[in-house]
Amino acid sequence: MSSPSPGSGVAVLGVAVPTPLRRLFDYRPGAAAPEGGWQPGLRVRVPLGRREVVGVVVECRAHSELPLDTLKPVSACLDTQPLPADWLWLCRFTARYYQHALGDTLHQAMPVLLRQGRPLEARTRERWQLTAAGRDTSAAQLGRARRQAELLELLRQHPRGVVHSVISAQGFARAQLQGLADKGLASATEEPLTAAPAPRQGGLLAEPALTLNREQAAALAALHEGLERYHPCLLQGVTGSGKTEVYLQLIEAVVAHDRQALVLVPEIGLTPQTLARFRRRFRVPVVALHSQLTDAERLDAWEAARAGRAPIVIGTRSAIFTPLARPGAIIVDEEHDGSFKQQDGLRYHARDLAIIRAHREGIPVVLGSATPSLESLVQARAGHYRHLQLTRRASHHAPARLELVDLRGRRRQGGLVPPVIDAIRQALAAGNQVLVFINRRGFAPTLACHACGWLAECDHCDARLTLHRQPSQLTCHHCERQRPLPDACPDCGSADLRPLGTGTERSEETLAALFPDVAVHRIDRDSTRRKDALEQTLAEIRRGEPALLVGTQMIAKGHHLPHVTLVVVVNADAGLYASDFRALEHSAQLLVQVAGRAGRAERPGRVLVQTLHPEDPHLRLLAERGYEALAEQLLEERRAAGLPPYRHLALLRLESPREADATQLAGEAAEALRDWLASHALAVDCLGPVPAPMERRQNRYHVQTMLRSERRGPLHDACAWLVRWLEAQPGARRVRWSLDVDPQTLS
DNA sequence: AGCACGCCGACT
DNA sequence: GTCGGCGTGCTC
Repeated sequence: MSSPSPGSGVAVLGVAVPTPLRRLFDYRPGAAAPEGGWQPGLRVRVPLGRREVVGVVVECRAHSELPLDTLKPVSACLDTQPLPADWLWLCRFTARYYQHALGDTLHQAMPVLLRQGRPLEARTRERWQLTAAGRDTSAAQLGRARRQAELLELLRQHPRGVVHSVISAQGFARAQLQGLADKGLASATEEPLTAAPAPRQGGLLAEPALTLNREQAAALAALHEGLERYHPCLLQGVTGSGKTEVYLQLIEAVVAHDRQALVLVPEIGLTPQTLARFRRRFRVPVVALHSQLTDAERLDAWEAARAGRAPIVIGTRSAIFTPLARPGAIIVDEEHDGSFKQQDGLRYHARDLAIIRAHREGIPVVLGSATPSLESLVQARAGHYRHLQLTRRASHHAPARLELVDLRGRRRQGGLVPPVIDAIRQALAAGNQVLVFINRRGFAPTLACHACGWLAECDHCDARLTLHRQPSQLTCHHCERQRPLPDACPDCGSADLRPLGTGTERSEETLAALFPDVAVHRIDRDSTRRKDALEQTLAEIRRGEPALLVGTQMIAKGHHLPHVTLVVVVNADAGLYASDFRALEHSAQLLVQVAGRAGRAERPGRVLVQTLHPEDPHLRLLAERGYEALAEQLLEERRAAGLPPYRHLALLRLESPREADATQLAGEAAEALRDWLASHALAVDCLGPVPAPMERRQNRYHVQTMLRSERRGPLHDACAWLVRWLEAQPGARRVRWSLDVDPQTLS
């Protein structure tokens, strides 16, 4: 990028426009130059084809490859100063790394209102106060101006001022304020609407920090050492070891240095409880970027962060693109969580971008987890990340061990075998709560004909339909299509149709029948669809009455359930033999996380894990020696198989309504790529094409080709070449394709 | 991605 | 005779 001295000699602007096209468009500056001259980061309104769009100036150049008179002029410049340089840098890096169009990347990283061309400025409000003269004036002195006298008294009662909206809500008119102002008795100041700087009196903390144990104190001390530089840390702490307290005290130090902290949490982790904990602790504003914000609120939050008025910003994946005026630290909580990777369009990984961003800004970054990703473990082991460990729980109980329960040859009720049902009965009788974990929502995974073996399948996907009872219907969990329940088997006409397997609804039903005196709460995507339903249920559960909690991973992640002493995993096998190479890692992380729900308060906990494979070596390793030992084993297997984190992957996904179109293009792409790799002697493998694990989804056929390399450099070059090749293919039109760099799953 | 243009089928 | 289906091409 060349950007000569702002404004002078700029004949051409390279503008990123919101299209999937991976290139800039050149424009003539026109008459719209902003006060400070042309600079990268300025938003402009430009003509594109037959419409006008909002783009971002990326390059200011003296020349274009196109004849100058063919260029269109910029219609307007929308900013007086460029969007933040750190933000622009991160977006450019992201676009390059993930092979995504820069225009589209910038577009996605901007709040909606900025995309639409709205100015970036703090919304303000007027705060009215009495002047010194006003304070010395009595209401009686205002004579017949009765309303002005009342207003004077109102302002007198609020020495720190009253905002205009409150004044007008009290029924006062602008004229009355103006009257006082004209007499020199009152005056107004403009202040930002959001995230006003908090009063510093009484210090930063609204409530005292907790006392740290030795390990927490050591971790915090290590973090304090690296406050002024890039300092990546893996904070590995078992459930209940107090990672959050370490985050809070790190943030305290960051904010005390007048810097900002950015906290990323998993999609499911931005709960009112989490937020409340941060907000209770600090006297400064905590800006949360959650899904319920309006566009205006989101813009305000972005602006407050950019301007430095938001000392603490907390959000999910996309919050990594929040600009910060004075970045001080980035924290990624539950760094192993899959929701940090975007699964469509711009497929970025927020945790990886957090590392990159921290490196660029020269600030510490903390990746926290009880069950770190194998990627992060390897980095820590190689000494690239500092490895901080918290092994002690606040309660005196050791973390609950996983007890494997053999499912084979035993009668099951709602998926549960008799000894497990007995354990549930005992826990409830002792006045405790029980969590039953099933990773399948609905009543049963499918419906089967007992006469001929027919299974309910989706017409549009290679998948079984899930049986639901509330309401009663068959649903495809891949395309959301719904079908009514058949009365008889469509193949043989038999009426003997039976649910096959157990989902949350069925388990709830069975448990309610087995334990009629105990409340059963079901927590899954279906039961929490209604707004606030989850919060209400959790509030009920926190009251502590004996209860059964049936749920999917929604319940396993993040929530504090202090009254649960028994956790039951209905079936641990799904993840053990899945084809995806990360399935074992993810299911181990989930199991440990679920187990962590047991016995957090003063009571010890038990975790019963039902399985058809109690001898499975991975499962036994996890149960007997814990996550670390299993991770060690999995790393060995990944190394032997040439898989991440020892090799890097990129996945080219292609989909089309016509199978032949996708297959043909995938084949041609792979062939062309192999030729190119060979002629450049690049150490990149190209594997495939092969049909995707679920080939047909929503009546579209999915094919994929994998690129693999020991080093990122050649892989990146190969990806860049492949994308350019595909873009140049006229035949690629009928096929939707996308490149997934560092894919999280191969499906 | 939008948004046009363009060339073939069933309808006010 | 038109309205409209989505194939093809372009956007500085």
